[in-house]
Amino acid sequence: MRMSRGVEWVLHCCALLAELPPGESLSAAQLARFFDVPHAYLAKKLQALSTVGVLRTSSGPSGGYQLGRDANEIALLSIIDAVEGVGRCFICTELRQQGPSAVSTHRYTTPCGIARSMWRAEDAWRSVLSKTTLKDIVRIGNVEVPAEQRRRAQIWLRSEKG
Amino acid sequence: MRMSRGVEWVLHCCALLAELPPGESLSAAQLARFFDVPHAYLAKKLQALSTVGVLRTSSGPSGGYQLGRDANEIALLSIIDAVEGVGRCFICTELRQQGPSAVSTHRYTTPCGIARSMWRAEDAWRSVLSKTTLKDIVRIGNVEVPAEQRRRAQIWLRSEKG
DNA sequence: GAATGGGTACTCGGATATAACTTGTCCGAGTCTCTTAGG
DNA sequence: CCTAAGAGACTCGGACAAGTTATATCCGAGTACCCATTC
Repeated sequence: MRMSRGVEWVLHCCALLAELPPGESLSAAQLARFFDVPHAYLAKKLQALSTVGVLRTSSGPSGGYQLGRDANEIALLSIIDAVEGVGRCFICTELRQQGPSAVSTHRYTTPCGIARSMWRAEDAWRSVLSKTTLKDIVRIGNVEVPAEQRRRAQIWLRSEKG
Repeated sequence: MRMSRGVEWVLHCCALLAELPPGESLSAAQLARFFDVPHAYLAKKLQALSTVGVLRTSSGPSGGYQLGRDANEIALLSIIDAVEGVGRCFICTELRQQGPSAVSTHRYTTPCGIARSMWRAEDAWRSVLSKTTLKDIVRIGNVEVPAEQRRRAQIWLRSEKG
């Protein structure tokens, strides 16, 4: 169970977009250059985010991506669900209904106990991610990211806009 | 992020082994027949469990798998880690150290804030799974599994031993 | 000088190849059991 | 009748293919901007 690499990319992209002045946007190509990742594949992932409204797109020159709503309204879970799909990690194929001991289907009212246990763990995971927002990420960054890096990022953004 | 199908298989296998009379064992082939899954592939997964001590193997005729320790000492997390690998789901490639804003490596003391947020969610997931044991699964089964199915399973076990 | 029309260049979005991993299969080494021969 | 040796068959364990998903890429549709032309 490894998470897609694209998840890391879009999380960083969203964090960067969250620090952008209101109204400004960055194109997929610019984001790809900033993080040094293949831009076409990154665009495919960002596209998924715009579909669900986490990001908002604008076409044409000086277009690009910006946050679809306030940073404190965007939970990490929304981003991950958009990129990875909303399905559960653990899939129950009703194994208990196969083999020599199975009885008729309608006898199984509650979901499989194993599946419920696994899903309870997933719920805990999703709960944490739903409570963590982009705003939290930015707040952490404001404290921990080296000032030098923040300054360089600002310079880079200026040069892109120039 | 989808979990391997083999996880479901081995969880059901462990649950079945947990209800076996002490000292008895079931071979991979028998378990595969019981759940109607490819036995060679199942054996590959069970093998991983015996490596870490969750299961104990015995060779030769009337050999097979049995629990390596008491059912209440086997957490679901142990099983999943053995089958899926112990690595984290979210992998941080230190994206912040790439691109035009990166500064020298030694300036990054704490792990990336995004990674820490993701790992906090994983920890919640692992916490639930580490607190759920095979004994809990058996307990749930004793209440919820139809009596008819339990009876059939007993009959099947007898016929296999015969 | 202002407005308008068109061209251009940039954007996103979806369809298309490649790589990695999960899934599935096979065969070989080892071991317990059963049989059988001998004492 | 008991013991022991050997053959046999069953077990697990690791090496070997096929299908599916993630990764990476390309090209087309659409849009805003810029410039030239016209009024």
